[in-house]
Amino acid sequence: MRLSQYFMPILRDDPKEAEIVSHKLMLRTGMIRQEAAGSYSWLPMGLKVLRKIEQIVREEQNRAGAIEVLMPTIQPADLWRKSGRYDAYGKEMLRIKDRHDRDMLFGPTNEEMITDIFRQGVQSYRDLPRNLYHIQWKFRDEVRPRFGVMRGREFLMKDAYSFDLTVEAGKHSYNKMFVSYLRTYARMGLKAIPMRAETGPIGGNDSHEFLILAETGESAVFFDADVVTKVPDAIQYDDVAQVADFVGQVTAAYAATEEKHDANDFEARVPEARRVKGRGIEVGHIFFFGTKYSEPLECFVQGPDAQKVAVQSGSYGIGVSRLVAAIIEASHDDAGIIWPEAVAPFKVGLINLKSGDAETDAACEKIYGELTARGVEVLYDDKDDRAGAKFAAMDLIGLPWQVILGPRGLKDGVAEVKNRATGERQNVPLADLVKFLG
RNA sequence: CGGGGCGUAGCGCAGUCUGGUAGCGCAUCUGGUUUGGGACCAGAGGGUCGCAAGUUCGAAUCUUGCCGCCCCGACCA
Repeated sequence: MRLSQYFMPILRDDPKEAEIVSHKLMLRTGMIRQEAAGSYSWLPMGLKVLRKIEQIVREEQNRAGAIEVLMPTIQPADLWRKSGRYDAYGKEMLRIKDRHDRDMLFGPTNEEMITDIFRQGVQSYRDLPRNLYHIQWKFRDEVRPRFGVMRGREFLMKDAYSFDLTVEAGKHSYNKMFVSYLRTYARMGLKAIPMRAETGPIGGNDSHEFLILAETGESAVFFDADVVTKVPDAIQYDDVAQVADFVGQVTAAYAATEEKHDANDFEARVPEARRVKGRGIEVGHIFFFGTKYSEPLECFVQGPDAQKVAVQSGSYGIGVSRLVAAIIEASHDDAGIIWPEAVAPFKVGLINLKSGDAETDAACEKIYGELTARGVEVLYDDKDDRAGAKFAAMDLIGLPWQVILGPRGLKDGVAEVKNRATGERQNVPLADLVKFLG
């Protein structure tokens, strides 16, 4: 993409409404624009990141055996009246009437609908287990949205719902999601720590939330520095014992948010040198319900003995749009964002230090063409700005690699390649650039 | 929902107390000099001062009502 033809409205100063660093940087780099409290337009660069995160989530859900569906944002109220939650949900639910004066709502979650879909499609235990998920915009009319997309009212969320015949099978479904979450975050360059969580109003038997460390995190966290978050390559999702064993290893380490924190237990179980206290942002939450929802919602299948059995269910959420902000919170410096390569809007920022100079232009065009042809996403700053302004802007938007090309380097047939994360620079012969960055 | 604050040019702000017809910095445009870490000079464009009603010869400024947004708390993916 040529910057001269892109839409990336950069702001030099922090907008006053932004409090935390991710919100400031998302506004300054032109990733988002606020439309109302807690409601944002995603501009080109923000959308690219959002899509990359979404795709990683999707791939890892699929890998773990979940099946994608897509449910509507607007739901009929009747479904919620049946579950009793239409009245219980309160003002957070945005209620709408259609032209026929029917009660509708903008979905804050999809348990009712997915259960209905599942009931209609599955009658026999032979069709279990199943795990259905979708990635969809949700709306919760929070009293006070804040921190940009970190806590918006409209947000993109992946939610999955598992259905099993037995408790043991349900636990395996839960464990698979547990593992897939660790893989998902790791692919985004994040270290997410699973912590035993309150099941809260949603209830259930077992629950973990996944937090990534960031100074601006909403909850204090306490954990063992040795906690494992890397999934072994060899893990097989179908291997019940192996998956359970791995989850057991991970959850054996002490890790708790302040609500669940027990200082005595922490000190007893973790040697002082490994006790870490910090703050975390919740980027995922998984629940195993057992039959807590399936019984009242009459989600039954016919078992081997021809009797009705309530299914064992679980639900699994990842805040996709929140992750965009969370990654920035976890990965930035004074100059701007530092994108992990897997979610970066572009892999390479190509800086033409002397736009208008025939030789420099030609050299940049050649590199741009070669990298693009190779499938490398390049943002080419071909604008007629001064070098300093280009450097500052490129650091701000935080692409993993910068290729800096001007007459000085061109004389020796080299470009300067800068790694945004480490700040390391090296001169790379023009002929080797594609190999270096490909 | 309780408490506090703010709406003036794309962004950040001054002007409001004490009414006289809108200004600064950045950004943008033009010309020139510059050119490897947010250049300089000269010139220019851009605002129904959140909306509405009222007071007044005259309202960004005073009064009333409404709307929007932000912060703290409670709540939360």
